[in-house]
Amino acid sequence: MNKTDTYTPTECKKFILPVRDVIDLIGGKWRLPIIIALSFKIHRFKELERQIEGITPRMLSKELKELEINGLVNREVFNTMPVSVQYSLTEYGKSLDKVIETMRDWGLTHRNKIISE
Amino acid sequence: MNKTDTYTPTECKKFILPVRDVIDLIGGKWRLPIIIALSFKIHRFKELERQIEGITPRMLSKELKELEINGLVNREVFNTMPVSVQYSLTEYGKSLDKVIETMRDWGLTHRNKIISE
DNA sequence: TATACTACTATACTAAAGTATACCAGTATA
DNA sequence: TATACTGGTATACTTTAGTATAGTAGTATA
Repeated sequence: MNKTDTYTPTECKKFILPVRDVIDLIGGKWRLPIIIALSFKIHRFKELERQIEGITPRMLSKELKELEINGLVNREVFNTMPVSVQYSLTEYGKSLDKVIETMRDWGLTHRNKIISE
Repeated sequence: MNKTDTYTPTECKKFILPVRDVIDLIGGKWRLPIIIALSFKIHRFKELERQIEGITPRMLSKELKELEINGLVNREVFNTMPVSVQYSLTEYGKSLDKVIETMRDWGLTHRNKIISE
């Protein structure tokens, strides 16, 4: 926060909102595994279900929908037999990579710090 | 993720761990408000309680403890009457600033994108 | 003597997140 | 005919996160 800003609870909340947005988008147990899997390659529903160990179809479906609504994931249905549905990261979704990378860098340092203590 | 890495569920989990660490550290309803308040200035317990609207002493105490355990926050007790306890960000805690700033930048863009649609 | 201040803690509760299990339609294969 | 594949959904449950309310010790003030 710019230290010259007025420091009221309201200003604080306003400052925090966009940060909270990111946490809400990639937080939760399954969001990161889904985003990372899709950053590697396009996946079908069942592929994701197999790739992400422990996820139930209910959670996978729920989280994919949320990510689609927020414009991070693209869903495409193909008229094959049986039907196939492809999920991919949008360009916008890919733009999260640099945020995740920044978090990861700090997190790795944190892990090393905790271990070395 | 480096696209040349082997792409197994195990590798994915390993990749995600440090990112998850950061989310766990600053996630939850009250962590960011506390960290932001302390990034602005040193606070006493009651000051934080007043500054962060809606927080209960139980949550404040719980979250401060967690942040202290993780080395982000420093706790100092002073033998005044009545006793006063000062909470401040450690240098390490301050190093989170750049991560939060990166998240905030992306989040602001996200907000503008969502609004403009 | 009663009240207020500090920095909390204890107990019991509600709300949100995630899990388990079973099931659906439509088609292909054994 | 029975089973398996696809991409899901429905219902009920457990677990975790957060809330509400009251209370603590020790001192100072009215």
